[in-house]
Amino acid sequence: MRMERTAQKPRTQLDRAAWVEQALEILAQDGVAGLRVEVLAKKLKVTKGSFYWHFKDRQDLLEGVLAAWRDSRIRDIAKQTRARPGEELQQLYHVIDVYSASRSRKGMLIELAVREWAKRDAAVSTVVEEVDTQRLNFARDLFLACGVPMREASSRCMLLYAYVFGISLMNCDGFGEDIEALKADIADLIARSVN
Amino acid sequence: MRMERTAQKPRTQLDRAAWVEQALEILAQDGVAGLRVEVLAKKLKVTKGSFYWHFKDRQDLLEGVLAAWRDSRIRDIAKQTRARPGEELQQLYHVIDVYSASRSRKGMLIELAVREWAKRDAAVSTVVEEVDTQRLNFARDLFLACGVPMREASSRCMLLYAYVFGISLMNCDGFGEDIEALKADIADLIARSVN
DNA sequence: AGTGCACCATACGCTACCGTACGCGCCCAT
DNA sequence: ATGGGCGCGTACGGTAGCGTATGGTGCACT
Repeated sequence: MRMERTAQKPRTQLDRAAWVEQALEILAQDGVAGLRVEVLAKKLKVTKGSFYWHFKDRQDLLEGVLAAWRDSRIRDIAKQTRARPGEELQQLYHVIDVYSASRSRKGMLIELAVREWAKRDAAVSTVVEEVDTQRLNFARDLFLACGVPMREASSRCMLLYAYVFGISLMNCDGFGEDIEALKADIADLIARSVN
Repeated sequence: MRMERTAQKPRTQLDRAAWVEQALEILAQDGVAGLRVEVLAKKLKVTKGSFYWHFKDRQDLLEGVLAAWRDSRIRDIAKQTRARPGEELQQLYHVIDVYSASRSRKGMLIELAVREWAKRDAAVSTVVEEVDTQRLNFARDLFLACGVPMREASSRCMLLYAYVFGISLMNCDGFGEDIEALKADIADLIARSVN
């Protein structure tokens, strides 16, 4: 009988997931352009003969990477934006903090790499839009729970995500003395309702 | 005597500037990774034999492209953020509008490509930081002229630029019904003082 | 023990691209 | 008119990477 790869089977050899995992590492470092079959194989200490057993071609890998990213993001969104009643505002601050570039540096590098990738691949763009819509909807719900009216909640959550992505590709060092304090102020500008 | 290339000389043949100009086009389309010598030469309808006359190697081209981008940006910043007294707030809205992705699409694509490039090249990162500092300083002056106190002016101008860059790599379509209206609201959130 | 399959190595052809060597025409000054 | 340099074309060697073909090895199952 054919043994399906499941979680309970301890993998002694490489499977598709292991390849994708390492591929995400490379994606963070060098972007899609740096995601080469032979380079990836070398990182896993095997040859590309192995790669072409698990994947039809490079495109197959890219699709796997994209799908893995989407799934992990959607899982993460639900986790990050679920708040106990009454703690929604605090949760908004938490979201801003989580995406702060200094913290989960690798995650943000992947995020940027995928978005750059999306600029030149319509299929990727579709997935990014899907993820963005999810994120925006959840964040908007948090604003709504804080008593912010619908339209303002929409614009504020767009501002929130645009800010966290945008700030991560700026070099603000050399501007103010205390960037962290400025970022805290910005979080207030985004999250705090002003009525 | 050696004839220097100046503006008044109509260039019948290609010079360094023409190569850099076309290189920026490719940079917008395909990023740094897509900026290949032979591809660039083909776009200019010559062979790479010509390229290696004007440039030492590919790195030389990249440095030229980066320098050209920096110069054009710094020139542009001064133009975009100079306001007649009393019209500073209006000028802030104008800056947000100018960087709106739909308008100068090519300029934003270059902007993003350079920033992605900077993630993997320290020299590029330095130049980006230089440009960012310039932009932030000019924008902060506009806020200060509007009567916003120093610290808030700093955080607001950081928010402004992080937003315009961030929004340009999101896919917001499929979120709200009227994205443009939301963007207008966001511009208010960023620019309008709330005292 | 032996068979079959999952997994991987090796070897090959092909293309794209980099950089160099060198040749050739055209324009300018003498 | 003519030599020389500028601007470009042509040809070459070299490397990196993609995809294929095919051979080898260990493990499961009988």
